[in-house]
Formats: sequence, structure tokens, C-alpha cells
Amino acid sequence: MSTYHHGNLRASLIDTGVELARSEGPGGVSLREVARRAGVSHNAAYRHFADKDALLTEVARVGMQRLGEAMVEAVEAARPGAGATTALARLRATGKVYVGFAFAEPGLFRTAFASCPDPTDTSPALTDPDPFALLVETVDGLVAAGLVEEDRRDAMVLMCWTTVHGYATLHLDGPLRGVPGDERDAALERLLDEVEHALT
Amino acid sequence: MSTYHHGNLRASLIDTGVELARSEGPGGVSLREVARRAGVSHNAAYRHFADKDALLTEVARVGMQRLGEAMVEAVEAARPGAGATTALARLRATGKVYVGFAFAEPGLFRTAFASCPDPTDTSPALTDPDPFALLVETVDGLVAAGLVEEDRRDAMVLMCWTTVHGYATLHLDGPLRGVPGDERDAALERLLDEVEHALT
DNA sequence: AGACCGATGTTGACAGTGGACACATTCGGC
DNA sequence: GCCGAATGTGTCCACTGTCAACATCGGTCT
Repeated sequence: MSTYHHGNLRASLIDTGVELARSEGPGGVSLREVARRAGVSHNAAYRHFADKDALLTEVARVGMQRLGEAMVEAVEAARPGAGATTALARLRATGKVYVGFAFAEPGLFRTAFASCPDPTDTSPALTDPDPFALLVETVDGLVAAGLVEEDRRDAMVLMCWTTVHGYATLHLDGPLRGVPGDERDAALERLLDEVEHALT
Repeated sequence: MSTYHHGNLRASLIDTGVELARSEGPGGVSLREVARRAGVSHNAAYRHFADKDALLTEVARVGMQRLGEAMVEAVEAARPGAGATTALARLRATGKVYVGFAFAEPGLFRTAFASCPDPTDTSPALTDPDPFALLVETVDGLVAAGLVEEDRRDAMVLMCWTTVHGYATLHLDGPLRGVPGDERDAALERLLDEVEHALT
């Protein structure tokens, strides 16, 4: 056989890992299954990843990147301009796409945040569209529009993030799981109303 | 040996499961290890729990209960009375003890929310001090004090919950893990300031 | 060209897990 | 005292992560 060497196994393993994370969640990503789907021996992965965690970390990075991509898409789709209403619309769009991604890709979302790399490591190694950076950018838009005082910026960023993230996790794995989709969405609208209320 | 029958193995298994969850997190709770520590065969647990998930669910219930107990303690310690400042102090105390519990008992907190029972099941089977009910109670105190309009009650509840829960999970397992404790605490104070700001 | 070597992939083994089955032991009610 | 039900044991299987030894390929040096 000509394919003793796979070519770019590493990327291939990450890809199938992502697919497994999408369909089964982080717990469903096993080295053996990933290798199996890549059509390769169960131990081949060790030539490219130190251990299972290393693979999961890469899968998580991809998940984080997809989230970032969805966010830029949503922000750009939100009405352009520099006014206050535009800044607010962008914040709202950011929040909605964040939880939208969590519900559309629960397995990937869980994986992205469950095995994200330890930020205290030497190499932070951020993804290109970095969700956190995008959020900061959005809040800075609010500051620029005069809706938020400079010294409240960091607190606002943290508040927006914790709100949508908590909302997503409580509904995804927590006690709010099982709430029907329409109720969920309505609650999100009112929640975002409150967040907007907070920054006035 | 007189102890072929353990006596109350079920409770004993849950207890050791809780200890394992405390020290190792949900992933460290294995049927075999729990049985081993209880001094019993690895299959004995199946007489009391349908599968591993059933045990984990019970452990999660205990975790949820401990969180609830910590919350009542904190609320009662907060200055008594019925005024507006008391209501605010209680809300703040509730939030602080929520994340305080998460950092003091990370394994238990993770377990409590990772494998909490599906609320859509026929038997919700709430814990006695139910954290959610306590939060609702606290927010109702704000309503009674005239700080929050009646029709914003549910949104406020959700906002408070998502905020502290998101804060806890982002710092526990998410990208904010690794933030030093003092920075973390300072950020929480400012975050709670913003939440208070939101409800005026 | 031909030998060589590092990178890559394979096979085999081991310990640990959750789970299913048949079997053993003990307790409570008659 | 006896019998059935509850409870615990032993054995087995499939699966996983990880390690060690071996096989194969591509490129480099002579």
C-alpha cells in the first residue's frame, strides 16, 4: 500500500476529533475512535500528541475558533456605523450568537470550554478570531459611544461574558436544561434587556 | 465475618462518592473506587444504583444541598431586617457564597452541575435547601423592598444566577482559570456592583 | 547508487473502567 | 426451622489510555 504514511495525520486527527466532539461531546472523543475513523492504528496519534489531553486541547482550540468566527460574522451583520444604537446592537448580536453557538454546537461548546488550554502556560496561543478579544472590542465600542465610562469597561466585559456563559451552561448541562427552546429564547431577550439596563 | 451485609451500603456509597468528587472531581468518581473504599465488591453498587450515572446524580444532589446550606447560612448571617439595604446585602451575600462555594469545593461544585438530574423528569426531587429557590427568595426581597419592579423579577433572578454561575465556571474550568485569587475576588466585587447597578 | 537514520505508523501488551451474568450469603416473615 | 427476597461476590466482556518493541518510509550523506 502506498499510504503507510498518512501525509498530514495530525490535522486529520484533529478534524475527526472535532467531528466526534460535535456529535458526542468531550467524553466521546477517544484516542482509539479518532484513530479508527482516521483509518490509522490506535497508537499512531502518539506521534503527534503527547496524550489524550493534548488532542482535546487542540479540538478545544478549533471549537473556540469556530465560536470566534461565528461572532465576527454576527458583529459584521449587525448594523454598521459608530453610533450608540449600533454599539448596543453589536453587543446584543454578540451575546445572542454566543449562546446560539452553544445550542447549535453543544458538544463543541462544551469541549471548547472544558479542555481549553491553561492560560497561565507560557504560550497562551490564542485563536485568530478570539472570542474574548471580540467581546472586549464590542464593549470598547460602547465606551467610544459614550455609553460606558472608561473605568467600568473591565467590569462590563466580565459582566457580559459571565451572563451569556452562565446562561449557556445552565441551559446546556445545568438545572435549566430541559427548558423548551422558545421559553429559553424569550428569557434570553429579557436577560439581554437587563444587561443593557445595567450599562446605562 | 458478620458483615456480609453492609447495613446501609447505599448511603455509604454516596458518602464516599461525595468524598471522591470533592478530591478528584466528577471524573474521579468511579464505581470501582467507590466500592473499594466502601470495602465492598465492585458490583455491589448495582443493587442500589442502576448505573454509574445514577450514583453520580445522587452525589450531585448532595453537592447541590451543601451549596444550598452554605447559602442559607450566608443569608442569615447578612444583616437581618426588611429594608432595602438589607435586601441588597442579602443578594450580595448570596452571590459571594455561591462563587465562594465553587472555589472552596470545586470538585463538588462541578459534579453538582455536571450531573444534576434532568429537571424534565417526572420527579424533580429538589434538595431541601434549594439554591434556586433561595435565590428567588432573595430577589423577592428586593421586590418587597421596592428595588425591583414585579415584572422584572424573573429576569433579575436569571441575571443574578447566570452572572455568578458564569463567573464561577469561567474561573474554574474556563479561560479565566489561572487568574490569581485576589484579582478574582476584586473582579467579583466590581461585577456585583454592576449587578446592583442593573436593578436600580 | 547505496547505506543510513529519523520520522512516522503498527502490533502487542497491560491496567483500569463500566457493565452483564450466574452464584452465594444473609435477613425477615411465616 | 424454612423459604423467598434482598444483598453481596466472582467471573467475564468490551472498551479505553498508555507503554514498549518492531516495521516502513522519505530524505541525506558519501
